[in-house]
Amino acid sequence: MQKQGEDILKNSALSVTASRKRILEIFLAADNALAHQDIETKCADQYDRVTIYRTLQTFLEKGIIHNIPSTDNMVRYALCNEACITTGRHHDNHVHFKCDDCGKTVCLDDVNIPAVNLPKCYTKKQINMVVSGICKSCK
Amino acid sequence: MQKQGEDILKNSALSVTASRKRILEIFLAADNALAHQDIETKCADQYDRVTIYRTLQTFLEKGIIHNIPSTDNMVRYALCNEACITTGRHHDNHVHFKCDDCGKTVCLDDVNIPAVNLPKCYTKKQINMVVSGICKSCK
DNA sequence: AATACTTTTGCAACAAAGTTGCATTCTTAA
DNA sequence: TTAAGAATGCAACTTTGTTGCAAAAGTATT
Repeated sequence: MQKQGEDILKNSALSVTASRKRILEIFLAADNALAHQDIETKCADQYDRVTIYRTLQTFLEKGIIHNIPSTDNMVRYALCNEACITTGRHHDNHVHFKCDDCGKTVCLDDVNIPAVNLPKCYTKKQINMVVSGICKSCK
Repeated sequence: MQKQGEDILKNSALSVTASRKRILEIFLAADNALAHQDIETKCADQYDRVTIYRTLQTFLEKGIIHNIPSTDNMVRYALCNEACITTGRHHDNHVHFKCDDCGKTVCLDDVNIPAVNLPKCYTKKQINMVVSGICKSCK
């Protein structure tokens, strides 16, 4: 696990630091998307709040994580899959699911976002789809 | 316009107050979705920040407006269409578009969210789809 | 139109979230 | 090992969002 985090950092040409490794570990261990706050509660005693902000920003820019929109002012982050990270190109076309009950947000890696046609005056670059409802653990 | 705002309030069984009318007017005049901040800059001199928060919350609960998720920590709000407001039932199945250039978010009322199949262990209640790219005014 | 009742508003005080500059510390590459 | 560059922690600050309560405004009734 530790090793895996280092590899990700090296592949993205980032220097390997304790906080980055730790935050990656947290993501690798998580089975759902994490908000800044979630990460902070897991390691604010070890690393400064500001460092966490900057680390998430860096990971986003390098395409190590992607963010998931929400209506609750809690943008969440999840690891991109292997292919994204290694190729550096995003094919982040999976659907996200947020459970109304437990509040967890997960990537449905196997569910692709269906095609949608916009009026041709719009140029689409990216699509985000978030389904909410009840997840399998909560039903 | 003023009249229209009053009607909306009455239909939703809300008391008619100056701030609510004003905020509705702002929405009626807007051609794009508005963040709390947008509304605040338009009328913070007239109404308290707290009132704006509470008014948006009330409008949401009554189904007068709906919120649009985002990855930038700026949840935006837009008027629901006539049918939503009068029937009280939401059929908010349209796609939203956010322009990467001008930053504006709009409802594409004519574009429906396409169907998506989830593994059957998930129960879906609501779907949000936000497409980003370049809007017609910016291309 | 005046009253009594209820709802909404504004204020104050606070809590949480996010940002910036700068000095110190850690990484990296030679 | 060391010099250069990058990342971190700290402090101070701004912005965003929340809560309780007294004052004001709206509503319904007579």
